[in-house]
Amino acid sequence: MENIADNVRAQMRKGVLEYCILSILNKREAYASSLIEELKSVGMIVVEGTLYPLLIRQKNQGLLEYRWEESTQGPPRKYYVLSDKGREQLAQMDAAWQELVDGIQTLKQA
Amino acid sequence: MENIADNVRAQMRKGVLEYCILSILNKREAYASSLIEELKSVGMIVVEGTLYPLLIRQKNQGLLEYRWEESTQGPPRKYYVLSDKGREQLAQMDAAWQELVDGIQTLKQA
DNA sequence: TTTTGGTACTTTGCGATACAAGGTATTATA
DNA sequence: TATAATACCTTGTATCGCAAAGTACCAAAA
Repeated sequence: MENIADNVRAQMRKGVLEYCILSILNKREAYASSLIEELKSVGMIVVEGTLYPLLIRQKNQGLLEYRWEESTQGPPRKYYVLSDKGREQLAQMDAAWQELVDGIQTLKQA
Repeated sequence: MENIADNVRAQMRKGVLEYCILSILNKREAYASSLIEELKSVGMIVVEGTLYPLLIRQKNQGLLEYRWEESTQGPPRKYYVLSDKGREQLAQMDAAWQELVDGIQTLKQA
């Protein structure tokens, strides 16, 4: 679907955070607070008011699924996992991200 | 100013397009249509309704200046050039962009 | 058993931005 | 004097990031 790929590329600029979420969840399942921690560890500041709606959007798009899990440290946690559709989306975003990085590098040369 | 640097990093996600504009203008002066052409040539789709307000914002922030120049092909063109402040901003954005690229690479490993 | 503190999820309201669509103005050409 | 091409600008809409406030659960201290 060229249309979707084009759209992914067009959305990549504003979608970097979405891309990060999918990338993390591609490695392991995670809940919101742990996602915030991991993002912070690589220098990306994200707050709850940003992340929760984002996760809900991605879940509604069918990119993510979740399950509840008890915690010994407090209330239950909502663990998110990547769906098949999410993995497809991530593959497209990987390509789009690389094109963005390459594109900017090209811009800065010439 | 750590605060500014932090802010630049925080804004980088949404500011990729701004970064591209400054990067192009760091090489040579340009007017809106030529910026759109160059961005398109590296795979970034931008439309007038996005670019014109953006240029006005950057000019109002003191990052850009412009001058009018006659064209043999139509109406006069508004050529934008980077200001000293714009070059400083670009240097910060270069650093922030590199951190973003590195950060995402780190996310995808581990 | 009630209170306190920590953890986690959710919602609301605001400001900013990208974009589609429409508008204005200048110049050259038919 | 139309028409086409080029170029700049504005308006309205949808979306997004974020600050702030709210809800809920759990464990340990009072």
